[in-house]
Amino acid sequence: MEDEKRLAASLAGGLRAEGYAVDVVHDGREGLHLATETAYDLLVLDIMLPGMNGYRVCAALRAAGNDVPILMLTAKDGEYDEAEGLDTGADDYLTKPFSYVVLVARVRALLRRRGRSAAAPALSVGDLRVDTAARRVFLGDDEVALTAKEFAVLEQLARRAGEVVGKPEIMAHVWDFAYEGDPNIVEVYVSALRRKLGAHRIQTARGAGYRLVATP
Amino acid sequence: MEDEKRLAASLAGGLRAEGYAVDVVHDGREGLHLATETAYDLLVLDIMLPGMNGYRVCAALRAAGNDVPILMLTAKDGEYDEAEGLDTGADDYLTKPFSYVVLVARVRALLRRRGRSAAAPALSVGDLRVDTAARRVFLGDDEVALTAKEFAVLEQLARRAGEVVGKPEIMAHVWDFAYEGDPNIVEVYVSALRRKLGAHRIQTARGAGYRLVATP
DNA sequence: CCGGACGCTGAAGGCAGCCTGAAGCCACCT
DNA sequence: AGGTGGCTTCAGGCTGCCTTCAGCGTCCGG
Repeated sequence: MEDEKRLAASLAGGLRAEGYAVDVVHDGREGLHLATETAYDLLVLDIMLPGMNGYRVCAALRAAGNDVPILMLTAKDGEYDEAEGLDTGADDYLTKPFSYVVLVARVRALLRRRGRSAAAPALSVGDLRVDTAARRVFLGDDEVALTAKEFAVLEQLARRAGEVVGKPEIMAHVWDFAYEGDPNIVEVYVSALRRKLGAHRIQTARGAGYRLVATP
Repeated sequence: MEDEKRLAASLAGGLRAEGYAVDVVHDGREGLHLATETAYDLLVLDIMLPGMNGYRVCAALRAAGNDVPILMLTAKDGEYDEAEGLDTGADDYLTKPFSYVVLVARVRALLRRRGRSAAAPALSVGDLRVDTAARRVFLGDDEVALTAKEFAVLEQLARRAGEVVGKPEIMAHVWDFAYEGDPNIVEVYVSALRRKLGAHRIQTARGAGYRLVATP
């Protein structure tokens, strides 16, 4: 149990370093909840879970019509069969023990697969184009080089172009829903984005948040 | 009992820090009252309540056709069952003890779910348009720049266009339920709004409140 | 016609919220 | 080891919003 918590923390840390935003829960029922309420890009699901085991979480999600990609983690020593995982609707499985790089590779593969099948719609706001699948940003025909966090912040703004997105909301998505740090970090990244993209594209709504606009 | 008051105060403080406006009451009957009189975006309802327990409050609201999202807090140690909470019409439940971040995540999820299903209807009153998602206000085709408080006051008036909205009501929504300040503050903001939008749009109902109208 | 309550609005101080440059830290690469 | 680049924190400075206050106008009851 404590082993698994450490494993989860380590994976989460690694995936975050890779530029993904990660939420972690240690209870099947709670995970199911979060997964139904939130539009995740991918779930990594351990079979052995308190509250509700991985199979049932997976089955419940599929039964509810949720087609989020699911990567299942199974223990090597029988009792549960790998195939069973796939039967319940998982997209891929991984047998413990596994190496970190293998996991990241599978995650990336699943995201890519999904990205293509769902035809990742590049977000466009005026002459700004944000290609979420390729993690690239274009201003007209010129590519703009962004860091992982810069990209993540911009992506959030672009997904809701024209709307005001609150600072806490940006923090929750880009960092972590449990992140406790100076909200100033958002300002820092907005500042960086304005420098790279042009100041007029991101408007400040004082006391409310930021807004990505097409025309100055 | 005192424990719960402290818990409530702490949650309220946290949610406020998150940018939400929060009202707190410690009595079921009183809560039901407030909930029927006020258009809340969300209720967090403890099961154990003096006056009237959470189930009954929830059931009463649903019976009255009120479909405000309800997040129910249940004690872990049986007697009451989680499922029962959902049966009475709650949208989600949370078992004590729970972490603060989990609560905020659920609150956010419920608000988002509601927000999407109901879309974001831009409020229109004559040639005045209040876009709550984008936090922008238009007079015909021209945008009017409003401050955070000005916008909040206008939003309250626009949500109940044509009706008289009392000064205490505006204060409770825009500021805080427990705000103790000069009610003159509302007059100040109404004055500012009239200057920016045209004096005829906001009528004064002496001794009662203000009314946002379409035609002079 | 008068008095009081209520409402309106301009002025001003204080400060919250935001911006940005700089520096420390860490991970990774050479 | 040294260098590089990204992430985060910190502090200084500034804008302009929020709130209070006071003086004046307006409405209504007596």
